[in-house]
Amino acid sequence: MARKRFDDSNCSVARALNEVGDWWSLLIVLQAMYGTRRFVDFQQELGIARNILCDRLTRLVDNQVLRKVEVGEHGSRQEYRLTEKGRDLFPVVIALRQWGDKWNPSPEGVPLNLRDRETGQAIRPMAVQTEGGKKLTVRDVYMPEEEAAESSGDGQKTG
Amino acid sequence: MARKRFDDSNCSVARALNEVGDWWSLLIVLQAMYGTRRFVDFQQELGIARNILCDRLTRLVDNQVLRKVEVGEHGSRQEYRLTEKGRDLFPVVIALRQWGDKWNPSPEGVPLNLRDRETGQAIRPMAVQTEGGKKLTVRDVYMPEEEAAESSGDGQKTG
DNA sequence: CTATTTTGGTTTCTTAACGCAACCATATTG
DNA sequence: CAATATGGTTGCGTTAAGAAACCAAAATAG
Repeated sequence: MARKRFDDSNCSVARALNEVGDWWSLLIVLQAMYGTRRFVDFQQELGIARNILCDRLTRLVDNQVLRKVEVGEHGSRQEYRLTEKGRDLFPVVIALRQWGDKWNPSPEGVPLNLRDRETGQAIRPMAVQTEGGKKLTVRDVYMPEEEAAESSGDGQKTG
Repeated sequence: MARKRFDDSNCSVARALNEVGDWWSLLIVLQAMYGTRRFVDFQQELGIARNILCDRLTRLVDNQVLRKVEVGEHGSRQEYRLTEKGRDLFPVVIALRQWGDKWNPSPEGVPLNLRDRETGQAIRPMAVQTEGGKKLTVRDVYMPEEEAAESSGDGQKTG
């Protein structure tokens, strides 16, 4: 049956992974953030099979992460652009990038360094913080008990 | 051939996805952050098939996201605990959680609210910021050209 | 000490997803 | 009209996921 789904899970991480948790979706979103918009460009830059790309783009559009825009005179060309929901994955992608750079350094030793277009400043490491700005690790947080109990296990036991 | 790998990609997002980019790994890490340590507990709380769980745990241990700890008298019991590398996925998980809560609200309307154990404060939304603290969107950043060109497309063309 | 349960797996089998390559239709270019 | 670019779809073989059964060692119950 492959691929369990978690649409009804009370865990938002599980629900998020439903939409961008497969091998390709997040890379497509990343590529879109780099500016790629065309089917063929995604295909060539990612080296993804066309049918898979087609499937993922459709799904991302269905999930409103991307939107399909007709361009050109007679609508024969489309572009896939990030929606606000898609652009909102920026912190996820950056967090993942920083984790990758820290723990699996590039074999070429040159991590991609994004910078603020305006000031040229580098990006600060992503951190989990309280409202007050205090940095938190996993061990610093707790979860109300009754919520913890059904965090991500309910989707399975009831289905 | 299924599942392309990106070990040699110069894109750290792609490399990160190699380790935690499948359907289960990040959920396992999440569950570990909730305090789960035992094989059977992971299995029951996630509803994952045992062979898949076994495979993922092994892989996460291989990738040093988890470490396997012998507990009990005669070493018949193991625990899987997060390493520092694993705990360092906290920002990724939180970013994903916040995205899920924002764009795919819980069907039960009760997003899990993590709080600082010490102060009781809620977690601030994750944001990409410059060193100076300025919040950045996708559109605010740029990437040096020569780096962008080979961001995530090289792993395929050469392999 | 034996029977049962817990724990941490492995094996088998079916089904779904992936990847490749070929094919296709429309629109542009020459 | 031929060639090419674009955005797909179709077929087919391979691989990975999922369910359930099986297994062995250790803990627990009686």
